[in-house]
Amino acid sequence: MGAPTVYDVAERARVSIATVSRVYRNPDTVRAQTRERVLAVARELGYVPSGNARGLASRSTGVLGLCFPDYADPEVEADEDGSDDIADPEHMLYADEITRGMERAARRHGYALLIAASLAGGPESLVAKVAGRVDGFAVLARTVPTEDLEIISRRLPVVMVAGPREIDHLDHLEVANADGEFAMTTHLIADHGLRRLAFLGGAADSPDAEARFRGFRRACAAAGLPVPDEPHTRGDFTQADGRVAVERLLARVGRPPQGLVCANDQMALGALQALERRGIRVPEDVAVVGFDGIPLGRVVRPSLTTVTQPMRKLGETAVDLLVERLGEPDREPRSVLLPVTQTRRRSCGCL
Amino acid sequence: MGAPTVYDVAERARVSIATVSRVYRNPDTVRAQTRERVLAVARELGYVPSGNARGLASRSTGVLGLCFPDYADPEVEADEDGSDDIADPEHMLYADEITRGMERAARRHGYALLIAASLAGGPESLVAKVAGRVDGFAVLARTVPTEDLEIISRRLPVVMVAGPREIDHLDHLEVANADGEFAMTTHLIADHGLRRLAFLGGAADSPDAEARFRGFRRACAAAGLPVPDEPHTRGDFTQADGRVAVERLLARVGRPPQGLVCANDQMALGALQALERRGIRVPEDVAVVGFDGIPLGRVVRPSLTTVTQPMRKLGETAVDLLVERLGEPDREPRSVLLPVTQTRRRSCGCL
DNA sequence: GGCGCGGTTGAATGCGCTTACAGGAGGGTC
DNA sequence: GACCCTCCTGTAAGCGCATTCAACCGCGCC
Repeated sequence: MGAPTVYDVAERARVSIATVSRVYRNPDTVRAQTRERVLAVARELGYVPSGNARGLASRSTGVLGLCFPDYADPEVEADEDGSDDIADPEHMLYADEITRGMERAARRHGYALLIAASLAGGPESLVAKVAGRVDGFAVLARTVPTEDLEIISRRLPVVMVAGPREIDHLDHLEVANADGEFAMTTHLIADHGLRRLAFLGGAADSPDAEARFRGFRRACAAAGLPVPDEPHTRGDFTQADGRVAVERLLARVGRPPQGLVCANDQMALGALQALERRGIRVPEDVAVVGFDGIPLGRVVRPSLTTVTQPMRKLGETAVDLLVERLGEPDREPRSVLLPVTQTRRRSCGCL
Repeated sequence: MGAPTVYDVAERARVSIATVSRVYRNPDTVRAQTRERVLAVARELGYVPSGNARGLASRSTGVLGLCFPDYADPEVEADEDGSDDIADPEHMLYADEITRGMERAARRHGYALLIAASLAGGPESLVAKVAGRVDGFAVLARTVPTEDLEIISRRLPVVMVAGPREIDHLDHLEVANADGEFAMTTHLIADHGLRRLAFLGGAADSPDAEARFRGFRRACAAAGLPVPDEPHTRGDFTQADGRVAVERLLARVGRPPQGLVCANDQMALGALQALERRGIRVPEDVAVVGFDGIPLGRVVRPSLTTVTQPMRKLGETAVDLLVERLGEPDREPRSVLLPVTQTRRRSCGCL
């Protein structure tokens, strides 16, 4: 069952293949009558233009790509009520929101979106697969080896999302992690009068988490408080990790801090659970703040004060950058810093 | 800056293009020494095989597609605390979960995923775009005109997800909507002894919502209760709609029903809000149940009893069906019905 | 000394479409 | 009637790769 091609349509409509092509690409350069005839035959034959051939001939695909990390695949159902965890791990949520934003923006610009997570498998398989089929793509931090990116970005627009700027001719996009955490920490210090603060950090190799920690330190320094060299405790961004990290912290220190600044919301939720178990009241005994602005933060009790990061907008902006560059390949590389906003709720004492 | 091609690599490595191609497709048919030389040149030049050319020559793309409806694009940020809505509209969440499931499964099978939402735009633009670039794809119900599908499915594996089986040679996948709602309604009747039930329906053209309503009716009939011809009230799947629909219902009937069966979770959440505002207690005065199993249902108070539908599994199964059919094009069309599970929480009176 | 054989490589063709480029057909203009 | 334009359509040359077929190179073997 070979799919019908331009040749089949052309033959049956008694025109040349060029005309068939024009009917699809530049309909108004074809006489209306001819056009209708061709379209009728196409419908009759079930003709669908081959995207591959089109892309090959026209050197563009109408597809944008997104590579994201191979997040763990825990094979657990999210909704087991027996569990204490009330949401998926952050990175999945994160990738999801970015995907959504990109999909939306791509659609607006007339592009489709090809998504692929890095597979532990082949050497360059992921990038090769994506890079060969798109007009440009976005990579989430730590997804693709820098050297591969280096090579590919020489011939294809690439925007690095939420990662450090390792390659300087790449467009680059991230959120104001440090500034956001600085502002939030300052809020705890200045508005709530807290002085003994602890930071619940993320993975040491996460640029986001480290940037947030820097913001925290800067705020401490600005307020004349002690500036820690390392986060007081760490987790790997999951709720369970947050719980454990806080328990470790409480076990270690005599009395709990007055304020607990968490590198992300998931861990902050875990922190809330751990504190509740110990009978420590939030925000009366200790204020807790997160980072990300996941929807659950609004629903939990106490509701979570957090730095809301525009995840969806991140995806949209990535597409905008790609589209811009496609229109103007020699443009100077741009580096966009998306602002974050504070969402003050109960857990810091604001409500 | 034309991207380097096989020709460039071949020339520089002093081999023919056939050898370059073989290095990538069948590495072991090339002498190790030659292979290394080619790979080195490829790296040096920044060569990335063109997916288009590959696809054209080999008649397969390694990509699967997903078409979903053009859900509203409300341009509202989800996390506005001033709002009462605490989650995105159902269909977005739904499409998201399916995307996730498909992405995961596709990855396991070595495929990338091309996603596209139907755009109000061109006539066949969406399908043409996707269909021309993938080895097979899934469509969510009401996304693509049946006649287009009819045509395309003649030459490309297509699986219809969560929709009615309009085309009988298509693989087909849905969840047990009717059975699930039947069981849940029966739970209210038999286990909680409720007799005056109301159904909060969805859009009249939604196959899912209608199937659920059928399940509801069947349960009523089986229990000897009055069987309504139409849902007692309707909404369009959003939380706000659920609120409004319930308010309308309450305004119309003298006393509230004992049990309110909602066509989806979002509307059930809206119902909870409407009831709370009227001072009607859940589950003491009226039991409320939803359908879908969204994460929020666990967190709201009272927690929401619901029929949990395996959304992610839906996506995974769609991929499985596609892969199966790709391996065996002439296989009989399959129709898979995914089971749902009951999640009993507080809102029906179980906790 | 010819023969067959596995292991490698090259030449050539085609995948289905886009896109200059060229050409024919009408319809004005002077 | 020659000339020029505008419309429309056909011709032909690729786009970058996979793949078939044939060729070549030792080898061991009869």
